[in-house]
Amino acid sequence: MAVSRKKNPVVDIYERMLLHFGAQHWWPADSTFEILVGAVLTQNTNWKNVEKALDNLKQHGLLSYEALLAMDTGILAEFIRPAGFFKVKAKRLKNLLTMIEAEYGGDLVLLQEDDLCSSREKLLGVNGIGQETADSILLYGFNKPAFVVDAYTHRIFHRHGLIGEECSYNELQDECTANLPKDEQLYNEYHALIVQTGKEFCKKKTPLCAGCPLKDLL
DNA sequence: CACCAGGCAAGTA
DNA sequence: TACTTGCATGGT
Repeated sequence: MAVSRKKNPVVDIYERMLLHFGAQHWWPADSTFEILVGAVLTQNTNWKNVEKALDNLKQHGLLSYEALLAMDTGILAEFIRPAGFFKVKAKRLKNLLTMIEAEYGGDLVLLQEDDLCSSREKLLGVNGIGQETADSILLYGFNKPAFVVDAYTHRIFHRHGLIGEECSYNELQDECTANLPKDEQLYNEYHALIVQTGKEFCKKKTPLCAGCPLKDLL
């Protein structure tokens, strides 16, 4: 057709980020279980601090379902101290393990093989697992097409006029998935690239985005 | 020194 | 329902 059609902005953002940064290949982890633990530990926390906590557990041979389930919550808190919020996070990890124990007989694979809706509901039922953490586990831990939305996604989309300030998690998630093919690998790269872009170009106090791959999006 | 990081839940009104 | 606060370390 003769009309020049604007590119879908949700797709456009992805292409620009990918061109600028390249594939991120998330989630950095040696096992599915490590991703579950990391997803809780990274709540409101810089990833570098999470790595220290994970290394603590690894070096003592304690980064396993059985070891953490058997460990006293107070002791666990000390191992994960570098990740911050260590007392609540120790409890949240315990809550997650307890749910897997009660609902799936301690078999992580059964949770993973449950359908997306059911496993998401089970995760959200755990005290300490919110939507972002649940979707991170589903997407990066279980390789399911659960689109992860975070504060950077909201900030970037809002600054480019794609959503309102008050746009909820679900609304933003729908806005993204409605404009993208339902592809787990695409969702994986999309969120990882958003985080990378946000860290470098979309801090709270940096409205000016010199060099940002999205700067002339409008 | 202040501010923020790959959030969530509980309390308040 | 819509804010506000607690959780807490470590990097910049």
